[in-house]
Order: sequence, then structure tokens, then C-alpha cells
Amino acid sequence: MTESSLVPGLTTPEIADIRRRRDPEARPAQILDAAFHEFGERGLAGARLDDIAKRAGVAKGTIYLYFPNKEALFREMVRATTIAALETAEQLLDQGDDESAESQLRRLSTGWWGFLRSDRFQVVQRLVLAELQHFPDLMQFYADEVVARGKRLTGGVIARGTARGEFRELPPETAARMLSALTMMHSIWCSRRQFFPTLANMSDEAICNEVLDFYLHALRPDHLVATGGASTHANP
Amino acid sequence: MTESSLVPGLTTPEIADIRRRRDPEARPAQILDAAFHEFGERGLAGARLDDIAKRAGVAKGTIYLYFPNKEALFREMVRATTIAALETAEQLLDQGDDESAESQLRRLSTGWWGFLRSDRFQVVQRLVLAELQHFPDLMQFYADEVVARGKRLTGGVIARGTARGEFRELPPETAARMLSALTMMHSIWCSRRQFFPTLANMSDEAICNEVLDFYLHALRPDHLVATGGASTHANP
DNA sequence: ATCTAAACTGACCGGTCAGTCACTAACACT
DNA sequence: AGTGTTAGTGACTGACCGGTCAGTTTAGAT
Repeated sequence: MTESSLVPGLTTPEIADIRRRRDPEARPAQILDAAFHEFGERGLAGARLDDIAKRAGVAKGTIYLYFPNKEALFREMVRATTIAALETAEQLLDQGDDESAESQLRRLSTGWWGFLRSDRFQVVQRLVLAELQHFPDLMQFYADEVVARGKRLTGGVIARGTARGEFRELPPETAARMLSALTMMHSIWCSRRQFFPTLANMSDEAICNEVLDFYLHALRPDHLVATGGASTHANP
Repeated sequence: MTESSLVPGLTTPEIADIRRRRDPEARPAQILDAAFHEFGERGLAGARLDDIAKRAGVAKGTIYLYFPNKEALFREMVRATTIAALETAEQLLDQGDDESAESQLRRLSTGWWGFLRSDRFQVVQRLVLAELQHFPDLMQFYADEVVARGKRLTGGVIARGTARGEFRELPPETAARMLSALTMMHSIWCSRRQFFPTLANMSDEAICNEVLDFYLHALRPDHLVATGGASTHANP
């Protein structure tokens, strides 16, 4: 903006391409990206379209070329982010079939944890908790596509572990839900680390391991005598 | 408003007391109560002072007699609700010292669960997750007064259990945090029951028990052979 | 009855912001 | 160069809402 191509006919095509070339295909993603930031920071009511436009590097009017109104932009933002997040998560699906269920679960959970801790997911999670009650269809979408899918995946691994006698008898759905609860809540707390003394001086990885150790202990068959080993007792 | 006391001199004192008596002392609580509803529903930016006033049965101006502005009202609302919630929770403190740690923990957690599931707490929780990042001092207050206090209480019981050999060796802080994570996340999910098929047809009590059974299993000493018993396997 | 202070009211003001639209810029062709 | 089409702009509008304040009502004192 400060320096401009004052000699229109003379600007080399490359430069012109870079800074002025119109690329309508790219616009929606650009706007959604900015919306992601602003909605994440301020929520639906608090975010201003002017700010979203500024961040996206377009005029406010341009937003309305691609989205009918603020609410639709919000919906699309949640949808798009959720889907993008899912694609990331899906890459965890590569199964090591001959692994023990425990190590498979550890691998899966560690990947999942990385995903939970990503910026994008933190924002989506906050929005889901704060605002999605007013958008039942979005909530349903999220519940089906994120929650149910994740639960099915984890549940499968656990069922396999139970069948192999690695884990105790427990409905896979329940077991999966418990793992979800532990990891999701910890990921929420992690993003507020400053306020929780104990978490403040633990690394993300350490927290993930602590959760997993705890969780796997709860899955151990009653009759098995676990002889120490996996537990981490590092602490203040 | 529709029917009025048109004969001022004749209204009996009692009736006058009931419907027209001014009671300035009561106003803040009344307003806070309405604010609780509206902020809980719409968030800080989304709630309208006109609506809060209407719900409180006062004029908008009256709010400004007791609170300097919207933000202060929000802060006070969170503070007041948190404190009220704490007082409720504190009543759980009556200790049964000779109980087993397990049954004490169960009693404590069941009470705590009831608290988590209350309307007031659900709202506070949503607000904490959604907006308290913008109010670091409130967040700190919440972390210290609610989270830390709760953790200390639970941690104490667990430490006692560990000392008595009922529970395995595990930092009480960690153990308390795991219980928190399980119960809080489940209470959040419960308030969105419709979207989670499995939870939809479980009672609050059943969910609480499921969580506790799972949790206590994770606390069992490695060398102990638990012979079934407490697990609930009711399921679709 | 009259007066006063305190409590309360709600029309109003001014700033903010979602949404609009008349206009301009860039490209794609002849 | 000329013309049509598509993409993009940003000043503007009107609704909305936080905050104010001149005025009204009430409780109680005299």
C-alpha cells in the first residue's frame, strides 16, 4: 500500500501477479482464515467484520461477495476448521495392526494430543463450548464428525485390546469417553497454564504421558500384577 | 403494571409492602441474578442491558445506580456466582474421618458432581471457558478459589487413602486433577446430552457412578486383586 | 399537609457496526 | 483503443445498544 506500482504499463508481470493478480479462488480461504482469528479471540458477537476484512487484506464489501452475512461466515468458519482439523486427525489412522493395543493406543493418543493442542483446535473447542448451543445443526455436525468419529476410532483399538486380554472388560464406548475426557480437559487447562501452578512447569509431552499412564492403569485387568515400570512420578 | 393501586391512601400496608415497597438492599442481587441469566445465554458482548433490566424488573438506569458499567456487572456476576457456588461446595467439607478413603471420596465426588451439574455452575463454567481469558484477574481468582481449593480438598482425601494403603502411590495433586478432568468434562457433556447418544439415556447418577468406578480402578494398588464388584456394565 | 432525600425511571444521545451499493480496477476478448 | 464481464472497494445508512440525566415516585420526617 505504501509503495505502489505507479507505472502500470511497466510493472513486470511477475510483480503484478504477486501483488495485484486477482485470484478469486483464494478469497474464501483467506477470509475464513481471518475470521478464524477474530471469532476465536472475540466470539460471534464480539468480532467485527471490519477487523476480519482488514486481517484478510480485503474490503468489508468483499466478504459479502462470498458469504451472505456474519452468521453464515461464522458457520462456515467452524465447518471449515472442523473439517481441516479432521483431515489432520485422519492421518493418525494408519494402523500398526501387529502392535500391542497399548502401544497402538499410546501412539494414537499422542498424535491426538498434538492435534488437541494445536491453535486451530483450541479455538474451535472454545467456540464449541461457548456458542454452539445456539447452532444445533453445527453442534450435531461437530458431535457426529468429531466426537463420534474419534470415539469410534479409539473404541476400536480398545476393543481389540480387551479381546487380546490386554485390557480389562469395559464397554469400549465408556473407555473411549474416559480417555477423551482426560485429554480434552487437560488440553483446555494447558492453554491456561499460567493459572495452574502444577501444569505451568510441565511440558506438553509430560502431561500427555502422565494422562496416558494414569489412563492405562485404569484399563489394566484386575488379575494382572503390574510390576511398576510405566508410571512417571516426576514432580515438584 | 396492568393493574395498579389507584387508591394510594387505601392500600393496606402489607400489600404496599409486597408490591411497591422499595428495598434497595435487594436490588444488586436481583440485578446480578438477571445478569447471570442473560450473560449465561449470550456472553459478555451478546447480552443486552435492556434485557437484563427487564428480567430484573427494573429500569436500565437502575443498573447504573449499583454497577458502574457493563463490564463491572459482568465481573461482579462471575465473582458472586463463584462465591455462591463455593459456599455450596463447602458444605461437602464435613469430614467422616473414620470412613475408608474410598467411601469418603465417593461421597465427596457425588456431592461435587451435584454441584457441577447445577445451573449456576454450568453457566459459570461456560463463561470461564469462553471469556475469562480477557479478565486475567478474574481467571486467577477462579483458579485460586475454585480450582486450587477443590484440588486441595480432594488431594487430601487421596493422600489419606494412599497412606492407608487403599490407593496406589501417585502424587495426590495428579490424582485430584484426573478426577477433576473426568467429572468436569462429563458435566459439560451432560449439558449437551442430546448430541451424545450414549449419555442421552443415562441418568446423571449413573454417569457419576461410571466415572467414579473407572477412576477408583485407576487408583487401585498394583498388587491388589480386585474381584469384580463395583463395575457397572449396563449399556446398549 | 408539606418537604426532603433517596430510589427509580425511561426517553434520549452518540458511537458502533452489520450490511448496501454506486463506483472503480482488472482482465478477456476483439 | 474499445467493450463487456468479473472482482473488489469503501463511504454511507440505519438499527442497535451502552450509558446519561432531567424528571418522577416513594418513604419518612416535620
